[in-house]
Amino acid sequence: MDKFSNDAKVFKALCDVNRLKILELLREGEKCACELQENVDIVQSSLSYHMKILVESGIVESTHDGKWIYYKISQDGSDKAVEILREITNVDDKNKATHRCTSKCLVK
Amino acid sequence: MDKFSNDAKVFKALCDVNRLKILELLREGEKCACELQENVDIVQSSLSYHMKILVESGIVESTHDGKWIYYKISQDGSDKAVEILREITNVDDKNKATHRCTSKCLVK
DNA sequence: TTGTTATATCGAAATATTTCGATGTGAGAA
DNA sequence: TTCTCACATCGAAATATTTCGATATAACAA
Repeated sequence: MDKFSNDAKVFKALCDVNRLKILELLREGEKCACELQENVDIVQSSLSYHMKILVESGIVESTHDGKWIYYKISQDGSDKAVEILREITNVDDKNKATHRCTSKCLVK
Repeated sequence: MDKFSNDAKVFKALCDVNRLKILELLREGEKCACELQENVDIVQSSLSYHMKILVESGIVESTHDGKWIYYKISQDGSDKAVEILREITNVDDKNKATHRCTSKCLVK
């Protein structure tokens, strides 16, 4: 199952409404954590938790500047995510041999 | 938060290793549940649970044929998922006004 | 009808994720 | 150094997801 763990990690970053809200904010441009904090309805430690997940997925990247951290959407990470999504949903036409069960499932 | 629920649903379908494994199997072409069952390490009721999530996300579609159900990757659903992913990670360049905090976070 | 097969649903347990408050760390200001 | 601010980490509670076994439903065969 480890083969899929990395893909799962990328999509896990995208399946929480708070993280989607954060991404929406970051679409406006780079923002510091405190600015995100203002616009999201969770406490500081929770925001920190979500930012870690977003950064580890590669979709968001961070820059440290003194005591602040600025976050922005990573073009590279986003492109990779799109690429993964395309890949995992891409039907390999060469192998498209559909079998049909008759009377009793043939597979068993 | 309801604005993001549908997007979250699509990505939720993709963040479980069993469902990713199932998608990989479906990339070979349409398959009946019993064939999927053979290749995945969960009991029947669990497979049924996962298939429901995949179908409800739109990424997989099902066809009923007598007592069998055939599943395949939905081209339309996959394209929509890719589109959503592009959209939520697309930085709006027009608004790209980055602000920097100085001395004390300006946002607060 | 009765039996068998394929799939769905339910309830409970196991597991994972999210949340918060408290506290830790590290940077810069005083 | 000491204080404050920004952010991270920890532990515990709350919540959500996943799993299984038991049972239900529906289709077809006998």
